[in-house]
Amino acid sequence: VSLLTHEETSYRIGELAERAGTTARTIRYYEQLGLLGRAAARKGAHRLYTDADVVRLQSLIQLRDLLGLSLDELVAIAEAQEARAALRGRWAESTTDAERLRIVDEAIPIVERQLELVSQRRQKLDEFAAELEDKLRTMRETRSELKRTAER
Amino acid sequence: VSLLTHEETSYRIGELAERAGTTARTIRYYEQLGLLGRAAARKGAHRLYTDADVVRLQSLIQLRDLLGLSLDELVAIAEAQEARAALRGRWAESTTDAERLRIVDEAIPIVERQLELVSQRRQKLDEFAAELEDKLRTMRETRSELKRTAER
DNA sequence: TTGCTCCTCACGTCACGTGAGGTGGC
DNA sequence: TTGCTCCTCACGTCACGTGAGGTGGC
Repeated sequence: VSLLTHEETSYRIGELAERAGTTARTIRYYEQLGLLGRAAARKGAHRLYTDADVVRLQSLIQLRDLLGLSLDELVAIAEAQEARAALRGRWAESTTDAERLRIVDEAIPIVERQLELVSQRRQKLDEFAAELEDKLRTMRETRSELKRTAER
Repeated sequence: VSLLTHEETSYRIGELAERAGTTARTIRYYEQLGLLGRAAARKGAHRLYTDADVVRLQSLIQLRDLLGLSLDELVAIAEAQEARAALRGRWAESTTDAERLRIVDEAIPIVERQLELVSQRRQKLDEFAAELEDKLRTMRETRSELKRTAER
């Protein structure tokens, strides 16, 4: 029977920052806002993070950069996620199927909302791309016309 | 012969802000940075804007929000555009075809670069959407399984 | 022991938000 | 004449950046 089933790779703040594409300062600021490592493990004064923190920070940054959400909005999402995580802690244990169903039913609309925001962004980007392609097309036409008259 | 060929609809700062989806404060700040209305027409102390300004501001905001460009980067793009606009002023007049060709040849890579940035963003958004859809799928599967066991 | 990364203040910066007090157009 | 929008300071805020001075892990 192995007592070493979980290797528990842990990261220092600089490693976490690099993996998530941000800085140590940002991570500390997010901690202050309650976005990350609310009860961060420490080795002395040094913060220690897990793989779960890497995933969590990456997704926060995606929501921030790709959807342009403010940190206030991220806090709201994070709080909802934490409420679910707290429930999930009891999930595997003593929860009944009816309670589990309630948890999933609450979680689904949150992800659906995020998907909706992503779709809106995609649409805007598609329109913008079409604009730019149109612009480029006319410019290239102008260019080739100038080329033709130059050859004559 | 009509002397009224251009109706010259003009906007006040609040109207421009609304059309571009921003605020008067932002417009004044952009003016200060040289992004907009460098030599803004005024009626007394009130700033006046044209349809061209509406288009210009809208595209600045698109670049800012959709691509996440800083105002510094926008200034760089705007300066390049102004250089082209200055040349375009002479375009219709005394420029030779060879000069016109040079202008288009300089303008095309700028738009190509912007399109490239848009494509990168679109790809990231697509990946994010796929992630979310995957998440949603497993959640819905869990949900329907719970429903099934509940029915038995 | 020597670097390197980490720590906590704390002030600076970017991109505006938000009044304060006043003048001008419809 | 009365609102409404505009004007110019100027301080506040959000999301960090950037040292200053110091301690701790490899």
